[in-house]
Amino acid sequence: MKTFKIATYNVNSVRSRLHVIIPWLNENRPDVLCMQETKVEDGKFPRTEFENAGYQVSFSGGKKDNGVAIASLAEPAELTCGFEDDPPDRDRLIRAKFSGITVINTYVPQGYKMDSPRFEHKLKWYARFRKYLEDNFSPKDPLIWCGDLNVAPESIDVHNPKRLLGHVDFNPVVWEAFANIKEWGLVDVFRKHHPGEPNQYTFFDYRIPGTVERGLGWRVDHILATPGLARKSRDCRIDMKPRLMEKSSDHTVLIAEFKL
DNA sequence: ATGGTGGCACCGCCA
Repeated sequence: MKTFKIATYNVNSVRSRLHVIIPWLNENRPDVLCMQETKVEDGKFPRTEFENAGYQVSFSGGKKDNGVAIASLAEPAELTCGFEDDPPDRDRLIRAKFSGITVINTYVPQGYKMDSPRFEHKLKWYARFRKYLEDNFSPKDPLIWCGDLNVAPESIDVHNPKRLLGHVDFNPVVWEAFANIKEWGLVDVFRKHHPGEPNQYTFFDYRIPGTVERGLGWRVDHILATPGLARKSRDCRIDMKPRLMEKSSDHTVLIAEFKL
């Protein structure tokens, strides 16, 4: 019996977060670490720092915004970037296969405001992702979708549902778009292990003073798995340590373990 | 309480 440990972390610039990421990898040794908002073009990605820690790293990013990467102990198979390996989506989706498990790491468009074209683009992105799953995979395949998905799916996933209702990450329209993807055949692995548990957040806005102490969080980072694989999950938890170490990073690390 | 700050690149935008 083999274990598979996977984590996801919105790093808000991989280069300025290396002093958090590399020690975290050395302490936790996940098989796979998915990163979002690397904010670096491929030619300048700090590959050597990962390799010195014993990790291979695959990345797809542009100059300034977005950017995704996967660090892994093993060699990635079937590596692709973007929906069709074409720009301009390359900096939000990266996919690879490890131990027979397809891992899709995404940074979903945030959407700015509900009445903006960027929110329309966000909705189209979710619809395109659903079609991407349909076209390329079966819910019977062992598959993980993880990353900063920019959606808090339920009231317990935000600290103040009344006030935050209508935010681009917390409204009926985005819930519907997200539910439509889950309906294809994905299980929220964190919720499986923490059903109905409130105050479990992966994001705390660093612009708000005392945001962690005051519990002003959101659960917008996720690890989802196809049902067969989800049955093999043994744990899924939020690691606050990287968030507490860092003033200028909002996100925690979400980590899941599977017994294959 | 409808703000705040930090990252990257550019002369502001994004979160």
